[in-house]
Amino acid sequence: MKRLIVLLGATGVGKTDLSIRLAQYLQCPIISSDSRQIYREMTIGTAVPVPEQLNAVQHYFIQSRSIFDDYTAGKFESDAISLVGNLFQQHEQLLMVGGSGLYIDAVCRGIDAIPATENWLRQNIIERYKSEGIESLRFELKRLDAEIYNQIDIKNPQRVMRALEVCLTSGKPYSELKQNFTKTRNFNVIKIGLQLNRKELYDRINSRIDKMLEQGLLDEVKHLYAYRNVNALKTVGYKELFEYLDGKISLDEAINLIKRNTRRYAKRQISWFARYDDIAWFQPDEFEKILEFIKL
RNA sequence: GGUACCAUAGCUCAGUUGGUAGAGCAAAGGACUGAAAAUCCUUGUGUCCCUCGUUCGAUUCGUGGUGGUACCA
Repeated sequence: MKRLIVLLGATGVGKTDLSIRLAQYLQCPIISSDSRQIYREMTIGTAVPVPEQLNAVQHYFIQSRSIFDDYTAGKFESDAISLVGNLFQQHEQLLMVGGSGLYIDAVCRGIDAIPATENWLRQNIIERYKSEGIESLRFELKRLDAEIYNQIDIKNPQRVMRALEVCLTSGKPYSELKQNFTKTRNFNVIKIGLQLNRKELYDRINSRIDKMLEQGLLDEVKHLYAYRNVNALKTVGYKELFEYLDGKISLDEAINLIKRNTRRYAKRQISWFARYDDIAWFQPDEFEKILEFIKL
């Protein structure tokens, strides 16, 4: 059976550098599973692979979409599965690299087929949330689908709004559609996780952000300022600098917030990956050990 | 040098009419099925600066130190 090798880990741990070496060894392209590097308008702040790396190995889903596309995990699943199907015609194994847990899940086990929702409906629900508050949305959700109401995190407005949105567009209870069903893929998945001790990871994150600023992150953000409300720009490194451009915080404050929020993001990724028992963990400098593992 | 005020959690501070203390931020842990770099949840014992005294009992009151801030010289 064909193999999809998935390289994952927290932001800044060193996935990109290692992925190039691995892809060259395996002589295969790289499929990105990063929910932000997929947007072409963002470069510095998302730490996209540098041009030499992109030239050295064929990459997919790197800056291939626009921030105006309303991209989602569901679209990523279908895009990635069809791409992987094509690529496996020429390759025995493929390398997927990225830190977006939900995107990785979408490819490895799939997410349930749920009808696409209308944008106006979501906007409508958001408006209701703002004017009527969460309690009103909860009440309606409980009436439409008591089962999902008991399942989801009712304290999380985004979850409540999503559940309501699905019930209203599909005309069915969300709980009927959300089966948590693991799809069988026609390829094997091998997960390789990269980890570093917390101190070292945080040091790397902090210095990477200093580098981004030297490379001109602020200019990149200035060019995107007009589009700050699009979902893709609700991103660490961008949202803080928008606040600075608004004059709400100083540049130093913005930089410190970017560092703090990136550390928190890394922690959330660590939590997400920790619940899986099918990840083989390595240090980012253990290239040889990873090769040994892959050969098995 | 004098006077006044301050000294409590990693930081900023609140508080105890004397019965050993609590917020915000930071931090840590967690959840997660189409916004996911998003969104949400949980977690607060620290010589209450030191000394001596008063007291059954002092972080709280008093004396004396030490450090800081302000004003006056």
